[in-house]
Amino acid sequence: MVARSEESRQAVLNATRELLGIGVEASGMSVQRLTIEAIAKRAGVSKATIYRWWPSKAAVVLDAFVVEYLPHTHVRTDLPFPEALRDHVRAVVRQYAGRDGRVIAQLIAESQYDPETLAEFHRRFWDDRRDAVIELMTHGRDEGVIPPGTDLEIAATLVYAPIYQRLLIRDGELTQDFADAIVELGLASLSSPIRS
Amino acid sequence: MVARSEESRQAVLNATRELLGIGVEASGMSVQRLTIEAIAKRAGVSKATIYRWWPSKAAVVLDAFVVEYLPHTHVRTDLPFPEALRDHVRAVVRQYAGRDGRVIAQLIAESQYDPETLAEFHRRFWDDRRDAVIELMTHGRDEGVIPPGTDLEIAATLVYAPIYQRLLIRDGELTQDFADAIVELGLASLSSPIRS
Amino acid sequence: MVARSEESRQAVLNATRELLGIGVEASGMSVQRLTIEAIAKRAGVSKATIYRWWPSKAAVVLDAFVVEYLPHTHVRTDLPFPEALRDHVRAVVRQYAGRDGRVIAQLIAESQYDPETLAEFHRRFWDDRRDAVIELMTHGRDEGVIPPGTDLEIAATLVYAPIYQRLLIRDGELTQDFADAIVELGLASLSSPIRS
Amino acid sequence: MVARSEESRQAVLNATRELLGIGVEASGMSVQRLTIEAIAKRAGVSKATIYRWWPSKAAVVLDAFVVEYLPHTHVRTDLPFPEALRDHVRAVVRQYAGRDGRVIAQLIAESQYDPETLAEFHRRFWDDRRDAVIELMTHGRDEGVIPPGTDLEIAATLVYAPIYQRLLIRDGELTQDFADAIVELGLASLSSPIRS
DNA sequence: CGATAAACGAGACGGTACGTCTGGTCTTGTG
DNA sequence: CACAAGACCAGACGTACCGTCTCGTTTATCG
Repeated sequence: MVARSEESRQAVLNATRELLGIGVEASGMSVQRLTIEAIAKRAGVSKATIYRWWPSKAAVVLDAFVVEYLPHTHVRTDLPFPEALRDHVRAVVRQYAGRDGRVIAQLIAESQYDPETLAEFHRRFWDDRRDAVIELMTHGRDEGVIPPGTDLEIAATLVYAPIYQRLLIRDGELTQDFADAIVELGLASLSSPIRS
Repeated sequence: MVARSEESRQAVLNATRELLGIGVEASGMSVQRLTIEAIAKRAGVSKATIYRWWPSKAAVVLDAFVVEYLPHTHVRTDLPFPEALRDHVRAVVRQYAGRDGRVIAQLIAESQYDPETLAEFHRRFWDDRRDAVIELMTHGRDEGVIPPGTDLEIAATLVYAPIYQRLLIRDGELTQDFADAIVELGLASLSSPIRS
Repeated sequence: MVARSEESRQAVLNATRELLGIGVEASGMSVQRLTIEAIAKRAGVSKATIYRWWPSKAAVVLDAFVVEYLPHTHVRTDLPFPEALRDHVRAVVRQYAGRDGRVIAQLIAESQYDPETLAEFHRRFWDDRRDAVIELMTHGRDEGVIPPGTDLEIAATLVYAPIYQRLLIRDGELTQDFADAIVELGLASLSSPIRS
Repeated sequence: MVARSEESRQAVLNATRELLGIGVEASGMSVQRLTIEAIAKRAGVSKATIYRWWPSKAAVVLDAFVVEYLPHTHVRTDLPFPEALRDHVRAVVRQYAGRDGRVIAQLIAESQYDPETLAEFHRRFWDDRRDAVIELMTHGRDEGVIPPGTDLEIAATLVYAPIYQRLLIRDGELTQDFADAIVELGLASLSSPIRS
């Protein structure tokens, strides 16, 4: 019983990040073009080692990118709700506008083809971030900006969905103006009296 | 000098639809697993013929699925705006909930990897549908439900983005209740006084 | 009803010679790599036209190279037999040592795969040349150098076979020294008394 | 680190021999029509495995046919030179008259197009056989049939070249009578006094 | 002298094989 | 006994030519 080699694990994750061009200005390749063989070669690791510890290419990328690299766009609690929301959405939009956004989009793309990847994506990426926004929304409710009784999950969707639409469908730029427009619209909507 | 064979074209598109399981109850395969070779074989057509007329697998699928099959979820003009909107959103959600939705999701996935596919997706799928919703919103403004001065493109996003989020991220079912919730929220938001 | 276009015929043969690099210092391509499509394109002629008039690629090359280009290594009748033979063999060896020899070798190669090509090769290349040598041998017999009763066909083989061995098996250079060695050996053999 | 699979190697060579119809009465296909794909399919082996270990189709055929099948037409040392030569030439002519001869001719044909194939052909087929004949000639010289000072390589050519001419140019049958005629002529030539 | 039939260029078409690439599994020997 | 190294089967990739087959468009006799 020889324990899993942490060295190998890191080599694989580093190689993956390097090939994807994460964290550097260089462009890197897409998740689709990234191959297990290329990762193994660059990591100086056997393909079998990768297959032993990760179920799919997407799982490696999730580990390398989301778990061990992607910064959380944290939610500030020291600001009033509207400002905190604006701050958060701006940060998310800024993050998604660059290389990181492309990789996230590609992970969502991979999720269309593999339920396991989708589940991992939810577990490792989505749930955390959704919870953070819902928590933020809770502050809004506590501050009285959002009426009590509002479904906070739908409220979160209201803010997030347009970002993901632009990220995936690319029918517009992910600019700071766009972030502000979303927030303004969302606040208007949420503070309006009619509610399901 | 020799005209393109319409027969071959149809054979390719039919084979593609059959392999994807479009329009039948059978499950079919994903766009990713679909291969040009399989299409060629089933269509009784040479691979070269497919490569001659379509630049990529995604282009074939777009032709076979979006252009020559996918029903437009038309917009009714005989109803008052709120009812027309509800009718439309329900229809879209119903369409996306089934096999058709999966294929659309997969086309968006393919678009993450190829700019040409993205452009074609916009041209053949997205622009039409966005325009239809914007037109619908125009009716809403004409009827006074939506305040003048509202950016109708953002208004359309408000309604559509949550649908695409559920389609792609699958963080919830595409049910009729969901459709209704979107519409209610959207109407509330749009009729609220604060506007960008 | 419409006569064959001599213009097209010449265009095909010219294109073939050009592609093979015949008659120029440039290297050109092998008969194997030469394609009907390339000939058609360069000749500005339809593929069908080539297929209409020639049964195979080898037939085109035979026409272009052997019939309409390759100089006959003529036999001199004004010299005594031994000198005429030496002169002839030297000329043949010189011819075969260059690009022309390679094409002949390739035509013989093609003949291994197609009986029709072999037959055409015999008809358009081999028989003539063999007859010329036999005629030369006849002079030798008339001059008394070769004993009467000698099988002149075998006598011709004796001289020619080593040349073709070097041409095809390339187990030695086709030099003038080699030509002289063949002739000397041949004369010795032919003038020896024992004969079948 | 993983050794080459001898099983796969044999499967490839067997499949090649079977497809060429070597060692059976069935006709088989020519080297030209033989494809790597067909070999792979029949051998139950991946195409990549073949490309990994052999540089070309001709190399596979050389291994399958020449190295691992073709019987050497051995040279008898228990007979006087003239009888040994006759015995050998008869055996070679008999071998070349059948299917084996066709494959040899096709390998020589392939050698016209690829220097590597030519080199392999020399290394795996030609050199051995030429050496055997030269050795035979050495016996002839030792026995006093061939005058000392004779160039034995040219002497070997004298005997072999007509065989290859008939094999490749097919200007006559490879019969036992032909074998005898060559030997008779060769002996006469070699025992004659004039020598280069 | 005008019709008509062949020859022609262009190139689409169904095929087939190419040589490469990647996926995912399995084997061998090393540390 | 986990690992690197890498061989292996499987099969899709996109390309190149094959030889056949329409298409119109010349073009050169013949009725």
